[in-house]
Amino acid sequence: MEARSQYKRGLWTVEEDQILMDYIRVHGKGRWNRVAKLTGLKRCGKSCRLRWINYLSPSVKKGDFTEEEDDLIIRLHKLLGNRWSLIAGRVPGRTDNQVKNHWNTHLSKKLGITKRQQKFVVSSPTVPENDKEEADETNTHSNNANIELPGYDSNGGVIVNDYSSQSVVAEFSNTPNDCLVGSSWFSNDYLSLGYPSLMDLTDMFPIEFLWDGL
DNA sequence: AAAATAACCAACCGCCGACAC
DNA sequence: CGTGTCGGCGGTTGGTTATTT
Repeated sequence: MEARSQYKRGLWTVEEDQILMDYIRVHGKGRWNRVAKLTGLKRCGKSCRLRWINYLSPSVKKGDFTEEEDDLIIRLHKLLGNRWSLIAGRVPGRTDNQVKNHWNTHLSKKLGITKRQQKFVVSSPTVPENDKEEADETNTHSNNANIELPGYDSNGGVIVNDYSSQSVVAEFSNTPNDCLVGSSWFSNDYLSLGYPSLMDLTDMFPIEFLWDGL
C-alpha cells in the first residue's frame, strides 16, 4: 500500500522530468510504480505515467490546435461523445488530456454546448421532457417511437451489447442535426431527437467501421 | 496600480477492467 | 474464487496567467 504522503504532488520540475526521461530511456515505458523505487523520484506511478503520456513523450504535439484539428475533434466528438482517448487516438500528436481540455475550454463554448448536454444517462428508459420537445421539433415528419433499428428499442434507447452478458438501454441527449457520417444507416433522422447519438455504436462496432463514415 | 474575475491547463482522483498469483 | 497490482479512462480540481473593473 502506498502512503500517499510519501509522494510529491503538483507541477513537475525540469529535474524530475529529466529523471523520468532517463528512466524510460533505460527501462522503457511501463512498470510505472518502479520509477520511484529505482530513481528515488518522489512521484507515484500514476503521476509518472501521466507526465510521460501528456508531456514528455516525443509523440506529443505542443502548441495551439489548428483549425483542422478543431474540425476533426468536433466531428469525432459528435461520433464518439466524451471518449477522449478514442478521439485523441485519431488526432495525431494530441493526448486525451489535451483534447479534453481543449474541448472544455474552447470547442464546447464555440459550439454552445453545456456540460449537461454532453452527458447521457444509462439505464433510464424515459426521455427528459425538454429533450422530447426538441426532438419533436427536429423530427416532426416522422414518429420515431415506431422506428426500430438494429440495436435500438422502441423507446428510443439503444441496446448496447457488450458481447458478454448484459445489455443496457442507454438514453442520449440530442445531437446537432447535421450528421457528418456518410453511411445512410446513420441518416439525420436517427441522429436527431431522442435517438441516440452514435456514441454507443462504438460499443457495437469497431471504430474502424465508424471511421469510414467520417 | 491593485483587486477581482475569468480563462486556461497540468495534474489529481476515483473508478474500472485485465491480469497474475 | 478472492486479492492485489497495474494501466487506462473520464471527471474534476486547483494553481497560474490574462483580462477586466
